[in-house]
Amino acid sequence: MSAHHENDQPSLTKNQALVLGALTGSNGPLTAYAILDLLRADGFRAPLQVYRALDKLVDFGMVHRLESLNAFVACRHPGCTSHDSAAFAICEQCGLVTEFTPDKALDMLKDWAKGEGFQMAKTTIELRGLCRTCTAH
Amino acid sequence: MSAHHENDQPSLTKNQALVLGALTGSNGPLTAYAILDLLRADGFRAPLQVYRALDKLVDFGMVHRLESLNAFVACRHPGCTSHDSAAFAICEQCGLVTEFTPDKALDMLKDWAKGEGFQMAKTTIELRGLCRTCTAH
DNA sequence: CCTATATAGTAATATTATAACATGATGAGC
DNA sequence: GCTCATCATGTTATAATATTACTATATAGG
Repeated sequence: MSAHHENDQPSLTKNQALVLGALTGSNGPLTAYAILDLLRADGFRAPLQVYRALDKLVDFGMVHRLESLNAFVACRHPGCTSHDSAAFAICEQCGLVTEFTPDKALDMLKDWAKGEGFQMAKTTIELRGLCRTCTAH
Repeated sequence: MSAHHENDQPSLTKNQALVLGALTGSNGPLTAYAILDLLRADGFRAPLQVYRALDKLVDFGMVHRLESLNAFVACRHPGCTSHDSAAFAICEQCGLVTEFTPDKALDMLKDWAKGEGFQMAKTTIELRGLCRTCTAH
């Protein structure tokens, strides 16, 4: 297996590719156990197979964990380089998840961190509410 | 039991007061099961007693849930009126949790939401990294 | 008193995540 | 090609977090 370097597309193992495929094929976030069920036909038997692949995919920046849902989404952020600072808007009605990069908000948070002497490694930003469509209805 | 109105200090039930006491007496976040263990001496027997009290306390804005820790903290934010938009910096070394109100960052997120037609009900903002003390060491 | 609502107790179970240990594949250096 | 270190995998069991379902009790308002 070739090593992963920053800015490379890491080559994925079979399990990692299967898990990523499940996520990219889904139109929304999936829990680890939902992924497990999707991949039983491919030979998956145990949660750890999913969790281990997810750990790597998150490391690679190809998948994000949604903390407030205990679920995972493939990164839809084209050309995104700062995978540790994506933000998500989650519709509580229809489940739609929209990824975006809140650069300005991140700058404000960095300012706070600087003033506080806090060395920021990762941010979790998740908005809950109603998407445009569900608001209209 | 008197009703809770916005801007009131709601009167708490016995269980709610016990759970809040456990959290204010702690110098950091507690999980629901940690709270349960602390309150066994007071007669708590089951997780649901804790979860039900936590639900109410979070409703009241007196307790926050830290999504990335599956844990809870008493609100330390004096005079805070926007309990749905607190932010937290979590030190991954020592566990210190610092609550703050990221007004500017929230404005940026509100701008994004407005442009997107997303009706924001609640935000989760959690920073992970190293606190000042741990950075120094 | 009657009833609607909120709170509470308890047992069982569902959901999410990890520990522990054995096995197999791969690549670097010799 | 062999050896070793490393990483990925498979499997079982278990831990940690959260909810469902059902019952009972209290209380405020009519």
